[in-house]
Amino acid sequence: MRTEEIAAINPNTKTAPVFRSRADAELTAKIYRNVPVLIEDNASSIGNPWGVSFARLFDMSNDSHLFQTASQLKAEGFNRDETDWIKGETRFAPLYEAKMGDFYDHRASGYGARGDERGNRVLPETTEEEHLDTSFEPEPFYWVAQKEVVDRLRQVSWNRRWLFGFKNVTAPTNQRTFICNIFPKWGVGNSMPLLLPLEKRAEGKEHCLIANLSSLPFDYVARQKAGGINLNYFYVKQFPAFSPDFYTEPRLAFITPRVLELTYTSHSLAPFARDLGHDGPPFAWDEDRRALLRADLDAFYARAYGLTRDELRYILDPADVKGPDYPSETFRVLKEKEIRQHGEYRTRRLVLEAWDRMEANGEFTAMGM
DNA sequence: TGTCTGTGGGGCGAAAGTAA
DNA sequence: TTACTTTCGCCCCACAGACA
Repeated sequence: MRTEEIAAINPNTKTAPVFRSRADAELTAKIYRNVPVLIEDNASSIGNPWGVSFARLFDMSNDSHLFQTASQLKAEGFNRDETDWIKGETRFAPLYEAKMGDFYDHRASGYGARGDERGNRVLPETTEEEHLDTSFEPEPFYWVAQKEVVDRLRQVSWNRRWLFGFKNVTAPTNQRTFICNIFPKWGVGNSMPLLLPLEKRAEGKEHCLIANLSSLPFDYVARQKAGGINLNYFYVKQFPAFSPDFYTEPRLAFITPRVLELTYTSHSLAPFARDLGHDGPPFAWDEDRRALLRADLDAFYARAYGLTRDELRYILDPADVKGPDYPSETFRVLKEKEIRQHGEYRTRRLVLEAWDRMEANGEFTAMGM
């Protein structure tokens, strides 16, 4: 790999990722020829067009004295008020944890079925019936004073009524590597750092950055580069992300309704929906439809990153292009899980179908892609 | 100059769930 | 019953700035 290619892939650290294969190295270099990194240090404001700032809102160890469990709050005379606990003027908000969310779903799992048992690691998943209930919210294990949440968010200059963060603990061999989601303005632990786009000129386009970071081609690059199990800031800064200028009117018209429908599935995210200009009720949870909407966005970003159809096929499954013995693997765990669940690698079929549809009906062309 | 505090990065060990 | 996968909880370390 040439010096300029390494400099484009990791302009801040000037380091080269360890690739599994030549195809991965070449494809990653190609993507970085087309797309800048999220944040280039030492390039003033030009290097950070979204004005992204990171924040660890609450540290699960250092701030643990601020957290209260449901039984502690109850014993202190607090009363439940929907997701919160209140006593007089004092209000405690949920303390969100990384493991409770998934792409476009802040209600993926919770402590509801576990009661007082904190346990750790994998939480019971939210059922389809719960997902269908637009008033259902995931149960946290801890709550934290809302005043503390408000103060800390003010310190990082975030004034929106929703938050966006990503899972800090991950691995290139997991089903997905960079997992992120929008969630209500609650407290959140350090395993889910907040990613805050603060740039005024990018206001109203933040959901596009979120769609970009939630896409499969983005994740392909993330897993080429992430070494350990902690997705530290220096990795995230150097992932390839389109700048706000990329999002023209036709592209916004494609992305906005999809992100809105995928995300706004319960009342707690009404503020996010309002920011996108939607005044209606939450969208009904529909597993099959969600898969289609996400496939559309994955195909959109594959095209945007400048991939050919064969390169997209490679990202979805190297064996499909290079044969079964090729040393690289991309989304093996995802593929195997879907084959167990659906009897087919559904994501691959849906993403390629979306690509072919948009190619044939002129949607790509209409968006200047 | 030394200590304290806060921020940020690295990684070991192991629990819970799932597959074989 | 055993092996494997996924995912933290927890602890360690480096460094910068404030302050005595």
